[in-house]
Amino acid sequence: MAETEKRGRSWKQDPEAVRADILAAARAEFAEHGLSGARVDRIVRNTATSKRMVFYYFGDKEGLYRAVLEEAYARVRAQEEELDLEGLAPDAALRRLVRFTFDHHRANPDFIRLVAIENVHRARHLLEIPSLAQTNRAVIDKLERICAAGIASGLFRSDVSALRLHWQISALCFFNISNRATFGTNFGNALFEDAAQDTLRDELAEMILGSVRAT
Amino acid sequence: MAETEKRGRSWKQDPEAVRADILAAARAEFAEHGLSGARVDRIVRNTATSKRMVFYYFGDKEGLYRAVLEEAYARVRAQEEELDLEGLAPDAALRRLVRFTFDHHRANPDFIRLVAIENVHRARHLLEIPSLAQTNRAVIDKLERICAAGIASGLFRSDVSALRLHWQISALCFFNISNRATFGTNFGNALFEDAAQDTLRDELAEMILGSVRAT
DNA sequence: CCATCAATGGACCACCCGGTTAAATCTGTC
DNA sequence: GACAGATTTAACCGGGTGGTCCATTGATGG
Repeated sequence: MAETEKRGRSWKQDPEAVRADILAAARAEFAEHGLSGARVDRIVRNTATSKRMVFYYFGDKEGLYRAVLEEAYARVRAQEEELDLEGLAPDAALRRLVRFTFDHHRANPDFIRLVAIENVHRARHLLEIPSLAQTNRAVIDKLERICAAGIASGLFRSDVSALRLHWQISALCFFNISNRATFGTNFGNALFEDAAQDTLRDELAEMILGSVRAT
Repeated sequence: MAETEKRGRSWKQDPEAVRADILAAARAEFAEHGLSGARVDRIVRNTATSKRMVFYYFGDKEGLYRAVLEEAYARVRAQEEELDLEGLAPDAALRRLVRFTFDHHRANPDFIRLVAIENVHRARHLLEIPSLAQTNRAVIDKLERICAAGIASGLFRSDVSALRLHWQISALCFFNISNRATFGTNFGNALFEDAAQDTLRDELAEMILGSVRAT
């Protein structure tokens, strides 16, 4: 939605563009300020449309927030789909998955912030969003295939768990973004320099690899 | 501050108790709803005092929030001081530290929530709190001593880093609480049952141990 | 026992903010 | 080309919220 002359009494109808315009501005606002900190007026100001439209298309502030959350998860799913692990050895596949997750989260801090914010709300709104089971299943499936192959080849311990593995990968990659501010303030920003992040990423991958490898 | 008959026209002066009363209610409110989601009126309602007192003692809402944050960190420091690692072998000390951190965060979800909230605010308010450098130094010092001893004894790799180790421990233990809601919603709550948490804790400790041990 | 100041309560206020109203303009269709 | 429904605008509103005023009561000390 560009600056398509919304001013004046004359305008063109374009529901899809207006919806997308609002959604984009809302994503930025909610990621920056949280649900209660976000201001509808501020969202509208970053839009080529009017306040009325927000409520016309999304019902209320919380509906808009839910839409933002849903779209954010959908985006992530789309990006994850592009990751191809077929044909890789189990350890190589796992390594690539960890690195991908690390880089992905680093490249999408707004998504991390939205999830952190939603956790403050005890995932109350996430619960009301269907279409997520599917998304989530995909990640676990990927890991389960890796685990099965790893165990079968004797490369991995026989008690590795896809769910726990996902938990570990998420924890490390998520924290790296979500807690950067307080960690940096408390302990300095050395670990967040570009070079240090690359090293960190590889170390984390090896740490996780080490925890699944058969002894 | 108990229900000391604040009603009526007669009352006793007790600044310390009033301050503490407000602070406790504020901690709960901020941890639950965040800075912008918190309501001063709601804080006061959970108090034996009046709204006027909040502003009398803390200036404004943000001042109160800062006080809560500062006190929360001070509490944590106090608890960490009780952890005694002297006399333990480096690996045993590290294992105890990891388990302690895991249990501690689990037992203090409000602190985790406050830190997560402060991260959403990009640690803006944390910056204005002195008295933190000291707190933080203590944790790193503990780890540095463990690392030095571990390297000296040949038990640890020679390139282990206290800061990075702290990062890893924090990431795993913090995520366990901070993201419980969304992780549970997305992937089920199996990992958060008491028994599973105990297993998880020990596995994390071993994972970290594994990552520092000399090959 | 009086003066002074700190501490306190309760009513009050101005503004911010999510949400609404009413009317105008667009667009597809017969 | 006129009708109907969808889309959009600008002005508006009422309650919630952070913050304040003023008067009153406790403590302190000379």
